[in-house]
Amino acid sequence: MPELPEIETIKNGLLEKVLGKPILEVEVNNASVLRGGKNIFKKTLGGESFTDITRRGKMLIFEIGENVADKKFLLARLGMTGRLVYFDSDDALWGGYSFKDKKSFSHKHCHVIFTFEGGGVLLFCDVRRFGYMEIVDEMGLKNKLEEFGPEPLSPDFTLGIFRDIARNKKTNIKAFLLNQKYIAGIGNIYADEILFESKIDPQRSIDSLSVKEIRAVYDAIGKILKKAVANRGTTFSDYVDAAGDKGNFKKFLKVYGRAGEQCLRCDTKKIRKIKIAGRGTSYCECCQK
DNA sequence: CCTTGTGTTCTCCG
DNA sequence: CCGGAGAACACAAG
Repeated sequence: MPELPEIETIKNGLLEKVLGKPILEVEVNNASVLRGGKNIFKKTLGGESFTDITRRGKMLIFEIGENVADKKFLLARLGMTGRLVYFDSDDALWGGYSFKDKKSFSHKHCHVIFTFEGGGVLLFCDVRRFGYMEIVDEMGLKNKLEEFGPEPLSPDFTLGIFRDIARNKKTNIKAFLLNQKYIAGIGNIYADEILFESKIDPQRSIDSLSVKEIRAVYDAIGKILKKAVANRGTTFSDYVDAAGDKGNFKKFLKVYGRAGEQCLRCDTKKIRKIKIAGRGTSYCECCQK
């Protein structure tokens, strides 16, 4: 499940690999992962290069070309199982590349292939096809960006801002953390880890949280996400970075995926798993109140 | 049946 | 009856 730390890691990897490289060809094997037509997609990208790559929440933004007057952007969302992997040679496409996770790398799930000058290829693969790519103009990008709450690792994301966002919310803290319009980039893994770190029961409603508890959640958001970025994200099942490598944060997970196991903090209760907002939620009844 | 990110639709409430 | 918030559902396939 690529969340903020995973998308950030992919973005950094792609910046090193594809920035400024002319795109020779775009092959679309499955147009259902494109929003908008395949022809517009190929026409917009052909002969251009990515002049910048940024991230907003779980969305990747590729700036296309040097034309300042009429900028276009490629937006990529990976959904649950989407991957963006770069290979220095297109041998990868024909089985000649020693991919580190061969089992889950299947040509049949490669929906878009970008070929760069010099022979590098960038693959957009997605088994479940929840992910998609889309070309937008400046206005379209602006509209998309407005759907997101603040970036939790930005200096603009202050305790005061967090309190303002949380004010008057009736929903539970877990659903709140997952909602991209409140804070951008948190998904199911980090929501559970943040609530474990801050010792808050995921079922608690926002308006029941004390000033101190709000601050604990705020602090945990920064702490967990920073550490996850530093460790190149979490690989639970599908996630790999732009080079095909797994993330290293899994070993630091304290609740996610530990249902039925002894709590690592209080060592008195087993981690319980319930469903909140339709999502599996792991927490310790003993230490999260 | 389970898994989750996101886009849509439904329902509730003032 | 309108708007907004929040909840519920739909989707995909291993």
